[in-house]
Amino acid sequence: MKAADKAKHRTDMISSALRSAILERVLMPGMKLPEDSLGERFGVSRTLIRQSLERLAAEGLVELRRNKGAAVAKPSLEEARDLFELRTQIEDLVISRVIKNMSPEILGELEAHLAKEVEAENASEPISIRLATEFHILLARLAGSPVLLRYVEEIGYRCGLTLSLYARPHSTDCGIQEHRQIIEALAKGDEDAARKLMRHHLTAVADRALFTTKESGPLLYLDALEPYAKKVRDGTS
Amino acid sequence: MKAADKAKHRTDMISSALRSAILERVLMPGMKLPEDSLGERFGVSRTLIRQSLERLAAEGLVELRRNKGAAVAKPSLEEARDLFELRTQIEDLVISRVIKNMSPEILGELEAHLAKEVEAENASEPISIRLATEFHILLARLAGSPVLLRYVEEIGYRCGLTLSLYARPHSTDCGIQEHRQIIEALAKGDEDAARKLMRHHLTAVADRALFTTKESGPLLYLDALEPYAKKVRDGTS
DNA sequence: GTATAAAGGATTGCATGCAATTTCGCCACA
DNA sequence: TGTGGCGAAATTGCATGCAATCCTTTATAC
Repeated sequence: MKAADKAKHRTDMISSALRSAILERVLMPGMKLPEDSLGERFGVSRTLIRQSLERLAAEGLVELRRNKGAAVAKPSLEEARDLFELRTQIEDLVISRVIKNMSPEILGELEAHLAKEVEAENASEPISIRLATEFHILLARLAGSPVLLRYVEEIGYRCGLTLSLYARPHSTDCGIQEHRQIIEALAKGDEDAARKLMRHHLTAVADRALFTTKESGPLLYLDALEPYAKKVRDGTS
Repeated sequence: MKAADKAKHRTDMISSALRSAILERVLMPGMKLPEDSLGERFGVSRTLIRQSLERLAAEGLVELRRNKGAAVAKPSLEEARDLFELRTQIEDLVISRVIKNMSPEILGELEAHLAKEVEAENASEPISIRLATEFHILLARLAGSPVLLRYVEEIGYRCGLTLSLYARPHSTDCGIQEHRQIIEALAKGDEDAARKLMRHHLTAVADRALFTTKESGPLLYLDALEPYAKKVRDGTS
């Protein structure tokens, strides 16, 4: 047994790398993802790429059309609305569970995350987007249900993808402010306030995003993937 | 382009066959699912079996331990409780969406399904279990959200699997009765009643199931799979 | 000049082969 | 009888090859 017996395997690393690349808008919706090119970049055979793509397809980040290959998913406005609506309802469940579990440690975790968000406020946009998504995922983890966590992750990722299609570059500070208010309500144990704030937060995000119809031509090349692939090739998780 | 250009492909057929076999208790929790035995039975190579198993693993019906192969998932009591609790909350969302969409056609579909359940009341147990699950899935479809539908399907299947672990042979009539009451409340447009009935229905199912600790030795053989495999080999969907 | 058709190249679908890992049976030994 | 370890068989992890499908480009007819 090797030191630290690496828990994840190559398929996981590749899926994660691709997921990050999608969420950080390096791979834009509609881009084709040919197995060969990806395999070459990641230094593995098509087999593993295929597995990864199928996994991402199951999460809704990639579309897999038969005999026609994979492409970054390009959700329609209708799908996007469905997604955001469901998101508000699901995260409503998260809030009411988290509030039942509140404890000093949990509060600490939430505040630590908020601090990271504040710190990165002026960092690059992809990073602040990622941190904003991870705030919701952290909440879901604290809700204590593995299945619920998976759903929140999936919906969160897909919403992130959607935003890269429809949203204009977003200003993060309002988001951070809203996160802070939610944490405060949770700390006070005020469930109604927390739920209302979360609903408001999410509909705000959706509204900011979903009413700009931004049509984008389908970009095509993968060179920007290089840094993500390198990490996987080198095992530098 | 062939006549009727079959919409599903072999991987889908195999996953469906395995899923049915699991839900109909032909493959019991804990049973090993070796790739080449399955491949032989279904008349395909390990590649497709692998894909199918991974898909089922993503749904939580199969556990996939590294270098150790696949087995029908065997949820712990704790996971089971989590699942059932989430189920009641998610299906609560379903009800409030369906009631907003109610129309004569929808009512018709629900009643048609109920009729099927009544008709099969004395049929074999696997069939009545399947129909009971499909009632919930039908409701989810009528809710109009593809993502929500997927989640209800997944949770429903996993609950079905759980029941085959922990529940004693169940009497179906009470379930049918409860389904009927839910439909009536929906027909009347009484959202509160419908939600309350659904919550009651689901907690009843969970309670009937989750407090008998039935330990089962891990059964091992796949011969009972034969009819499912034959359908796939023959293309008889 | 447009439209249709055919050929060639690119890409996926699936099976198979080989190496690595695990599992199981067997035997030695306490 | 029970336990530890060793080797063979079974099983998975991954790469590669071939056939089938799709896409593009070129050529030909109208």
